[in-house]
Amino acid sequence: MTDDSQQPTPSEWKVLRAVSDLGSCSASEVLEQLGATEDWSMSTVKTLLRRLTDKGLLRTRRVGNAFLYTSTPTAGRALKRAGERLLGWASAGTVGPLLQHLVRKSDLDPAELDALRELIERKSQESGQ
Amino acid sequence: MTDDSQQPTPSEWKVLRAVSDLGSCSASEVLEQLGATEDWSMSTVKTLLRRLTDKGLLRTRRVGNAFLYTSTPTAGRALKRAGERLLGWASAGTVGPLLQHLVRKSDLDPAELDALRELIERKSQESGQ
DNA sequence: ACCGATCGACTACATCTGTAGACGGAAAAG
DNA sequence: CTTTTCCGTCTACAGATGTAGTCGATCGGT
Repeated sequence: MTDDSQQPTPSEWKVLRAVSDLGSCSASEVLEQLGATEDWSMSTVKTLLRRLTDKGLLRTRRVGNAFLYTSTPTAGRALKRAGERLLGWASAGTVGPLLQHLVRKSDLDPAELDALRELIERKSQESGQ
Repeated sequence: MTDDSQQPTPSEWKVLRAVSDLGSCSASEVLEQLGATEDWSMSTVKTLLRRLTDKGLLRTRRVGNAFLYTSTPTAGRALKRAGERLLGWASAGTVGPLLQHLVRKSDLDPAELDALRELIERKSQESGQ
């Protein structure tokens, strides 16, 4: 049973994603980045950043009196585990439709579409003989 | 902004999935079904069933003094929304890998694999011109 | 008609989550 | 060197979640 104690909460995911997108950033940059979608106070963002750091999903580097936040490899793994968990919630027969829905909703570039198609073909091969 | 107020919590998902798998079942059947994975008391299961019913994800039918629970169409939609939410958490460039991971982890039957492949090909077509 | 086995309703409560104010120290500005 | 401005830390607290006990109604058996 994969340790779930460090799974981000929904709010934390938003912050984590912002940090991942920004690369290496300060708390205020995160707030600004999220400003478009969320209406959070600086305090809120800071709390979430701290909780994410406690969970080991973000790493901090001191620069002057401020921090720069970066996402850790653990964060990537957490996303995959969240995905696996989602699959676990799908009842028999709904996994396929769920995946189709996800593919439809996400806009992948041609290369990614190709990679996915190949993966599926490989899978068909295996199961098909 | 899709109304999240009826999104199941992780524990609720497990119960919801059990009900969906069983089709139409009593609380004790759910407990039994989950017994393999979870170690919950009957009370816990009942509480979760009630909360799911309150959220409109389960419907009840009285039979004698007991209830039979069935999942509603809303439950299916909730799964899709949970999936969309997951996509939203993926930072730039990680959506493709995430989807690959999901496809790898789920074991789909040939028909489902085919449906997925076709969908992807169709998508490639669109974006490719 | 009575008794035990069940069942759902109500209640409980510790913990986690969402959201943020207050505060003291350090950096930057003047 | 002082004032202003940021920043991280600590504290707070209402609401959601995980987990379960108790109790009165009911069903099934005798």
